[in-house]
Amino acid sequence: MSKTPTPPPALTRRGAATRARIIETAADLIHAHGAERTSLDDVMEAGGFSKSQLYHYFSDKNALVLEVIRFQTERVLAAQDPHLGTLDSLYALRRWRDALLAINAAGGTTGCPLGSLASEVSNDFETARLDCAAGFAKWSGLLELGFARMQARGEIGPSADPHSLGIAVLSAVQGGLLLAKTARSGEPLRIALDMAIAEVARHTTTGAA
Amino acid sequence: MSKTPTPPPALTRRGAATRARIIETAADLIHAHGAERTSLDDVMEAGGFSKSQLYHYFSDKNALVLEVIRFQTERVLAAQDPHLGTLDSLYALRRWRDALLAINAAGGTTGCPLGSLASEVSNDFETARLDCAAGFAKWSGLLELGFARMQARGEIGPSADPHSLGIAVLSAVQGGLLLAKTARSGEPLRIALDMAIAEVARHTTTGAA
DNA sequence: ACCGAACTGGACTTGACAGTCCAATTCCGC
DNA sequence: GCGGAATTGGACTGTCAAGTCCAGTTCGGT
Repeated sequence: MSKTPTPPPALTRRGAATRARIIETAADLIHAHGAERTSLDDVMEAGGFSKSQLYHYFSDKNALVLEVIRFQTERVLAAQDPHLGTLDSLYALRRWRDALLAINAAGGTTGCPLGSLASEVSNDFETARLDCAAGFAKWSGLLELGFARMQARGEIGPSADPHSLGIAVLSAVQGGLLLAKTARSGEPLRIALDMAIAEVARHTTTGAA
Repeated sequence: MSKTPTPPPALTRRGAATRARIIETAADLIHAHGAERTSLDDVMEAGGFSKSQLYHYFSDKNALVLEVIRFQTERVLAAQDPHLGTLDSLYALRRWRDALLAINAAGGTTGCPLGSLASEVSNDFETARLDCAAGFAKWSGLLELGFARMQARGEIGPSADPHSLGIAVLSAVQGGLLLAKTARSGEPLRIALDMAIAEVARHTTTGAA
């Protein structure tokens, strides 16, 4: 579908609530099954909406998928609060690690909601790829901010590149989550996160491991 | 589709060649578009087969997808030869890294053929998940073998765990490839691989970086 | 109280897609 | 050379799925 996603007209409170519920229902199903294997009928049945409601709020299925990407980006980042937003030390980084492992264990190793979507859409759905890339950039940007704070405080040496560290850590997260999803085991994420932390620790001025 | 994949009956040379071509054609399309967005008609048109040929060699689409997973596992590992199979030093690991970056650059950052499939199938297609997990295990097992050789030669210290290092390195690869695919940039893979190498280097007995 | 816009229900259309089936062709073993 | 199994061609069926359309209901502003 090639319609540009129309900015929604002014919604009533009731309309906004319905739209939000559609997005959340779709997000859950798409995370479990993938966008292609989630039909609009599935979303209708799971959330109790009608077809007219779907097409009242979204021009087509792709428009809904784009909203799901934005929603999952916010939800995935929010789930890492307050750890991600206040990252400023190796100690805080370890707290963030522990929180991620707990989230993954509680969620049943079904993979990263944003990462799985990014993998699925990036070769064929350009607007979706850009939105996923923006989501990853936001995520690694928050990590970068934390590493920059650590550098400003002198915990990380001046030669370290907070941008690269942010990308390295996010790579470890995504790879660990993918292997965890495939193996149905928390081990890969734990190992990947420990590598990521060791990478950051390598740049600390005390060389603490 | 719930039919168990029937082991193929004895094939003539011609039949075996056709079957292999179907698998390779399907593998290329599935890598570009994903399994769900690749129809059997797409495979037929791309490879010049008929529907009867597809169903002569494969009980259903899922059986074909399983063969594609096995094919991609072998092809992805073979593409890293000789580097992956002869890994026995930090120097060799760096040669492997360079080869992976070159492969990714040449392939156009379309993601890992095995990783993308693993992400797509792992929540809903159990046999496929197991085959992808086996593929990842084979890959990390080869890395582990290399790290075990390095440990046996004394290049890596006795407290290092080659198994964990194998998983850590593969996590970096998969995460780097996913971010590279999403960003359409080689940077994330390069950064992720350098983190992985630093992680292995951290365990070397000379502490060389 | 009424009107109109927003919201909701659900029947329907069209095309895609996996899979089935009938039949023709090819080729290898005897 | 022939027979039969393997291979190939392609029409067809049934179901799924995105999207359209008509109409009823709700609710807020006037």
